[in-house]
Amino acid sequence: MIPAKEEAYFFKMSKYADRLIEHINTHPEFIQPVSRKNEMMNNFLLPGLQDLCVSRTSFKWGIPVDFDDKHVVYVWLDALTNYITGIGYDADGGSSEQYKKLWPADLHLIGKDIIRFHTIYWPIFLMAMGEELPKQVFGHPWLLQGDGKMSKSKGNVIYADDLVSFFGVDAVRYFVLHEMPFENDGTISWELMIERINSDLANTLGNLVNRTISMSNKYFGGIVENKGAEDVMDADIKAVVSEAYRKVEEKMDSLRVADALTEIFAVFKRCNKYIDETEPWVLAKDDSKKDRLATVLYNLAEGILTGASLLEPFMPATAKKIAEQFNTSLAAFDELGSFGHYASGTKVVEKPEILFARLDAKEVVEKVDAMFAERKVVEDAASGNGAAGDAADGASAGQEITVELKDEISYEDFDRMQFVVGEVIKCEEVPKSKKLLCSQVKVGSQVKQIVSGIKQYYSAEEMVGKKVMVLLNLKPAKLAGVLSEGMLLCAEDQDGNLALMTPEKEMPAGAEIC
RNA sequence: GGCGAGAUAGCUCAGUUGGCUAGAGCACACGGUUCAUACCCGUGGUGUCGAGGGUUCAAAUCCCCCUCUCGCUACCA
Repeated sequence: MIPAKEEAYFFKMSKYADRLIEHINTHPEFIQPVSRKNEMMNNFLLPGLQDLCVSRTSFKWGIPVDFDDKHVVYVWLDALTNYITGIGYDADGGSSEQYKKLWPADLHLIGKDIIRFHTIYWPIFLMAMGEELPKQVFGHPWLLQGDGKMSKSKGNVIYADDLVSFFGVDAVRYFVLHEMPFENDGTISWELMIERINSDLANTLGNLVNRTISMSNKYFGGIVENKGAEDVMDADIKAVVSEAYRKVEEKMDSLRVADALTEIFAVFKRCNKYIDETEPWVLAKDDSKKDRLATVLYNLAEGILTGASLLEPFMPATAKKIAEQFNTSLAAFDELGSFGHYASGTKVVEKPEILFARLDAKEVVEKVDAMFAERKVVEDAASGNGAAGDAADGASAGQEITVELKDEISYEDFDRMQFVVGEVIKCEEVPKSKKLLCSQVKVGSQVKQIVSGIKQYYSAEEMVGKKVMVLLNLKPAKLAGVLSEGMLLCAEDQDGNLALMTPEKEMPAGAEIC
């Protein structure tokens, strides 16, 4: 990281800060969840909003600034406006009908890491243009790996593609939506995934569909007919089924996606219980109860199809498969408030299809481990000395970093910087700092004190004895109150992982790097 | 360093403004059942509600302090 000076245009955020604070205060639903709102208020708005740098001169591939051709617009100003230009916004008053219809958006659904840009900068851009603000911005939490951190070097990163190839896309959708809490980060692991699939998808839902289709075939040759032989015990399941859509709607309106799914599965659970209450296999033994048996199976089919229709936005493929097994189509959401949509007399498929097979946790985990082990071999081969080349299609080798070229410098510019090999002879954590380590670095006959933000990647103990690359003649500065007389050089990848630069062969402390 | 959130059953988490023997799902155990994917239905807790103090008739809930986790932010030459 070399300090650079560059001319830039700034957007005068401060001019609109008071209006935004007012808007947030009068619209408590604007930023969700509330904890995010507090962060924005306490960290940015209330202490005094900084103006935002919106242009650059050091590269050309941005959007040209029309009144100053040295500059291009860079990042948030150009990116966020896509929300409205994409649907036909025209700054000169010729906005499309589509824009007038669709804007303001009901909701921006975004990851919590970009909440600041969507709840501060974007609303202020809109205010400056005189356009309406989106009605709500929800910064959703993340799914994190429970045991330890995900890291590429450990080879334990859970990729969506892997999950899909193991479990199928709908199971992954289910897990992600079900396990994602509203406010805090959720947990993901292979074991949790398998647990959810087995208990909810295979047992509760899959088995329910399977047993219902089986009974319809066994008792009525597949014909599901409502004979109207009702019983008082039917009232409850009918109420649960026809109330579900309203509950789901309510949960979704408040962005409680996981709770909405739970409501849908409450329908399936109620259906399973209904089978237990009515005991179809007992009814089947008594010819006089044939109509009752038919009605029970009809009620079940109706309940399942209502649940499946509600499930469609969450698990479209599964919902469709269920409808196909009942030889019908899914109902639209606003049709689901009443009971009895399934056409009486429909013939279901003869052989029920297993929707989700039960999984053996041990087997799956073994396969996963094997996959990771194999992948690591490929990666090691790709990154190992001299072994690169043909293994380039390994998992991580495909991740190209886009290098942003800085302005050309002369040899004289380069020569002004003095790089040397330094040896860390002592290192300790900087008190009251989360990221800083303070190293005493031997450079030839003298010792320099250098502070670096690498505590997350290196412990003070392991630093001692390392030979490192030092920028020696950098102007000393105070970091967290501690004097730093130079800089340790590191490589940094896109994920922010750091690696210290060390000489490839043994070199004495003080050796010049040129 | 600043601001904030959290610590509740083996696991993932609910617990409104303090008030009934502290809950759910999963897992586990037992019982029932057999249409079904060893499934479904029912029953079951010995939880020091992170530690310690305090307020109160009553605290998981309020106050103080401590420990630990996490988020945002600053710092990261």
